Amino acid sequence: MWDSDPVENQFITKLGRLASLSDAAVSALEHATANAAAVGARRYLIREGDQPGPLLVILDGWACRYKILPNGARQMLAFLMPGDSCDLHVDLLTEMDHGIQTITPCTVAKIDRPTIETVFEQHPSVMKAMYLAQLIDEGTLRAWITSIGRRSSIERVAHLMCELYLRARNIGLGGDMHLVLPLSQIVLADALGMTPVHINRVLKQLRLAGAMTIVRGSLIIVSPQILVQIAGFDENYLHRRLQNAA
Amino acid sequence: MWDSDPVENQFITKLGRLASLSDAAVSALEHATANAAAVGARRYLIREGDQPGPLLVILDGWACRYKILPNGARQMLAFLMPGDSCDLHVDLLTEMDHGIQTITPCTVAKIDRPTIETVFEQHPSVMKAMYLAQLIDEGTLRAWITSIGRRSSIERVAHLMCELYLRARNIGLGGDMHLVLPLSQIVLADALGMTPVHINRVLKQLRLAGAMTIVRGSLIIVSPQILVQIAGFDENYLHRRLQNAA
DNA sequence: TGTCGGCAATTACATAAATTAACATTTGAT
DNA sequence: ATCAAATGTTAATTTATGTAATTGCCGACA
Repeated sequence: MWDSDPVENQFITKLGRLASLSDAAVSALEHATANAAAVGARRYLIREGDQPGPLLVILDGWACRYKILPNGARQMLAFLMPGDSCDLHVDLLTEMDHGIQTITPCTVAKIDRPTIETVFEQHPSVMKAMYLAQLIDEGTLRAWITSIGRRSSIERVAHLMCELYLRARNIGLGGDMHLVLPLSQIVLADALGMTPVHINRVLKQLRLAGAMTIVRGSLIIVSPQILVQIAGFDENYLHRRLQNAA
Repeated sequence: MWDSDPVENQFITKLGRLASLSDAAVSALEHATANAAAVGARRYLIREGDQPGPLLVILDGWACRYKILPNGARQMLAFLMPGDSCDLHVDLLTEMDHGIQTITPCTVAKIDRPTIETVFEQHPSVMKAMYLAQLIDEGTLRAWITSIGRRSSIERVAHLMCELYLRARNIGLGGDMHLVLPLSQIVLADALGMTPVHINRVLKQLRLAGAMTIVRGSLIIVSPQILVQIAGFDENYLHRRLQNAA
């Protein structure tokens, strides 16, 4: 009703948390992302066959990175939230049908290669921050492998919710034990390697267990203790995360 | 019986394929990896709690990166072959119990941070090659997520075998449709998110299908066509890989 | 040379999850 | 405000995979 502030650039905020940025670096980043455009929901940002050129920066909204298999099945590879960036790497030996799509309406900036590289050269702190961000993303990939490979379905769902809640909280999204979660059960299923029907059953279990519930697109954590315990979320890990967030 | 050549440095060979290295860069890398040590099978190279310091380079043998869950389950996160390197990144928000262990006896070099960074500064081509290697690894992580999340168990096993065969072939390991594969069924199970019993069933299926067989620690691809077809290995992807290998 | 331990192989049985199908609810377009 | 399409919910059934237990093999080693 009342947030007339100039919209915060979550990308710069995020990089600023990873490395200290000079004013010059900040304005270079502002300049590079100045061409941000509004994109509707369910739009392709990058599709198979696109040249691995520009860096995409999500300034607002949710997007996802996914892969489609020959049989038509889809596997989510990452959820992108405000501040996150991604590109279609060289992918020498990776997947073939692999793209990025918005989930909600988004604000997206595209930075072309030469611009990025210029910024990197002139502001090594930016490169360092991007490198750290990359390492963090890689850690998230490993966490997903672990979840899908070795956690039960209820643990998996609970664990993803913990992850998303912490990430959202980190960037100032959502509130206390509450988060707008624009992910349909179909999308969750494709992220966790399950069927939508089974996701539905598991969500019911989590509701009945008094851990969490999803109401009209919002995740409500009823009991963090119960949720964390079901997820097998490591206490230390959690503490570390919450400290970082603070 | 007869390979008395000085042992090839697979790390340098690999980087050389990713970026062209000057003689000076090569000798800097040779110097940095000169302290390589022999390590027995099943030894921990990095364990939880270790400082994220040096870069580990596998010059010979197989190793793996894995995570142990609170309930004791293990998930493999990567297989490391000669030429591969890895470090325990900052892992701001990743896993807690996460380590690296040899599978076979290995030759391993440790390069400490300052040395790496010096080499990077003096030879940007090395940094570029390492960056590309990192992107490739990330692609492999995504491929694993896809496999575990959305492929059937037989597809998953077949796909991993294709991946390992191509990687081995790329570095001159193994021969034509044949590869020494020092992975027990237990290890395979932990890589693919299955049980050893089920791996055994699937290997039998693959044998009966005339696709491949594992005999005394060696993978024998009986019919590449059948194996690739079961794996749902993309033809184009395969061609690209084989071109790169050549 | 014997025996011990790890691994592969196989079976019977238990269980989690997929599949299918029906129906309810929400959302979005007109 | 109405309708169509997408999404969520539930139950019945089938299938895939895990669990547990057993056997035999081979290699390390005393």
